[in-house]
Amino acid sequence: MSLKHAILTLLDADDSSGYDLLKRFRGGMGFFWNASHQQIYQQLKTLHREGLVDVSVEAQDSRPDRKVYRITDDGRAELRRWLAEPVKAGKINDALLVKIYAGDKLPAAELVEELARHRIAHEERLQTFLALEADYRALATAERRDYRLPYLTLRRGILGEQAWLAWADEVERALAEGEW
Amino acid sequence: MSLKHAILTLLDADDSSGYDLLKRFRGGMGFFWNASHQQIYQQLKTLHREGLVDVSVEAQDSRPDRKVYRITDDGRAELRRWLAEPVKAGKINDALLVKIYAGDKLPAAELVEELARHRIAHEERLQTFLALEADYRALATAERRDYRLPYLTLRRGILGEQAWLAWADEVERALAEGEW
DNA sequence: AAATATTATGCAAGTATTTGCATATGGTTA
DNA sequence: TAACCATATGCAAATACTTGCATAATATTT
Repeated sequence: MSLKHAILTLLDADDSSGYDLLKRFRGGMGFFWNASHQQIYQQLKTLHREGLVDVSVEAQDSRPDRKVYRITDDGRAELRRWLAEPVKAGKINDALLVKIYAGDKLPAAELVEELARHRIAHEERLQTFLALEADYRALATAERRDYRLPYLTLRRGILGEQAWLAWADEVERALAEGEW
Repeated sequence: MSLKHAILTLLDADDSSGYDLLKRFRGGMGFFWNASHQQIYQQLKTLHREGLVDVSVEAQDSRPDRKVYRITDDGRAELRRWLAEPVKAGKINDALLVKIYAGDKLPAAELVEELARHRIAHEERLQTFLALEADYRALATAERRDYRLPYLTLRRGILGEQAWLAWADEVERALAEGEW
């Protein structure tokens, strides 16, 4: 399980509240790690119990208090331990493909619609990623170096979305030509 | 959750034991849905309790008995209901990318090794998929039609793996050039 | 002859994730 | 002015998934 390590990675860069983490996941890490707010809050509680993070409450008037988490030395040690260990290949479970596989039980038009819905989401994601890439390219050389590795993960997002869209083109063509 | 529907899809095509399903998942569905044997057996038990599948025991001498599952009318109805409903976008959780994101805490050589390990797995998968594609293309036109939709899911696997490998090339080049 | 792989199924316990609910304030939109 | 969105956190219950163990026979490899 690596939600734990994804959180430790983010906390190692900056102290954050659960809500901050939620936003950071949606932003720069959202294209390769996703977690709901419930998951994040639960995980933070566990990390605190294990002594991998410290917490301090920041009172705010006119807003609920924030609980700001900071990685501990034990947390940093755990992160390094995990980083040194081989990552096992993530398994793919893609419900859309199950649907297409079984799609002969469905009117072709419905498959086309479903695909179109997903296409919109993927196109939006790609645009977001390309905008992030443009931001990166606009950085000065020295600053770019700091984001070299995150940028490589962004490239995965970009190439992945482009491949998805190329595939969707193929599928649309096949469904259009085909009375089956 | 769609392990349920992946299983119903496979059973709708052919009656199977849990072990058969395991093999079928590893084969033609393995590039988009994965499940362990424990998961499959547990799910079959649940599906049976819900009346979506029937079961009959086939005695075999010199081998353990097989429990062969068959989809029921209720099971087919549930499958159709699920197919008609929009699929929500699958979320991506890629631990390798977490590692690369945090990779500045690690010697570059270790990242390169990790990537090389994953590359081998992805190359093998691509070869498997290309072999399946060759099989498909060798079919007569009439037969090909039966596998049109599964073939489209195979294309997703192929384009996905090719994109992964293209990305890995980029990463290797970046890590090689870069003292960071 | 021994070790390993394949066929075939399952339980039990632990961990992870989802779903639904709950609370409270302030700002924006209709 | 009502509805909704953003901020901010959380519990409880249900579902899903992983890990470790267990059994038992045959076939293949070393």
